[in-house]
Amino acid sequence: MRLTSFTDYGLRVLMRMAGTPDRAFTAADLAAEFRISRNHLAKVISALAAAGLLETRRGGGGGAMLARAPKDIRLGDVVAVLEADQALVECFASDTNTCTLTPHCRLKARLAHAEAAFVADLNRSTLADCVYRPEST
Amino acid sequence: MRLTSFTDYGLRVLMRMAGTPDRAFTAADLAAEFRISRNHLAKVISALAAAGLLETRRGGGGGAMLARAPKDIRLGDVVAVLEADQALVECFASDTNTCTLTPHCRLKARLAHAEAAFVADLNRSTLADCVYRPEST
DNA sequence: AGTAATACGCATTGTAAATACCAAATCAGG
DNA sequence: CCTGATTTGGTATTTACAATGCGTATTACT
Repeated sequence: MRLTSFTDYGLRVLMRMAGTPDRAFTAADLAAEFRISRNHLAKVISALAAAGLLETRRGGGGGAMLARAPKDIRLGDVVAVLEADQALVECFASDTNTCTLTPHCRLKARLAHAEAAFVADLNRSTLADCVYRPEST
Repeated sequence: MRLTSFTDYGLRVLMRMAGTPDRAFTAADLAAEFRISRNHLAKVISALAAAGLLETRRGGGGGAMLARAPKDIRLGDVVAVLEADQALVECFASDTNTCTLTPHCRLKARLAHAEAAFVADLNRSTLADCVYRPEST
């Protein structure tokens, strides 16, 4: 069971931003701090902004910051958004599914239920529970 | 959020075997029926046997069959075994982890809890709930 | 013996994530 | 109204690893 690094990075971004609210973070800033690819991180930030979790501002002095208070951002929702295009198993992607059991399969619904349980369990926490406080401040 | 096809195939094998107990299935039989790779499936069967879920017998007339009654095989346990080497996120694989937040991260424990919730939810069902009945018998 | 099957290691392939690159759009500040 | 900094979006490339293939050894039934 795996989440993509895309999702992983998204969570790191949110936790870090919650640690220093009111600061606008550029993609370059965060990429340097996390020591990961700047370009890839830029896309993660785009996705978070598209989901309404971040507000971004372009141009000089621009950057991104949280669009809502950390306590109003539920972790499960974040994961669900960032993993939206990931099929848990092959048959969840109906267009490329080749499983011969599909017509009579009684497992699929149970897997979907478990996936929902995963998200629901995460939703018991909000970003406020996972604030990352930078080293020295 | 994704499970490997390795796990997917493992579940298919178990469901199919539960549909026709007392029959020994060879890897070739199942691969043909599912229209998937015979070699890959053989490894899945090995893993299931190593986990004590299947009994295998070599030689002519050999094959594999369930080691326990379907109602005594919990789905969450199966998934947990087959996904054992899959790290949910990078920091779960401590030897290759490069996340700079790790020392003060308050997210990891929550992710682990959610993963356990996923397995626990699946464990509400057993293989007996997911028997696959072949087309015409 | 001969045959049918698993078991296992290693090589190869294929695919998708991760990353890099580039051009365009946008904005702050002088 | 420039100019430099930044996001945005698209495409291309790289890379990692799951998936597959294959050969050999091993085991066991007939």
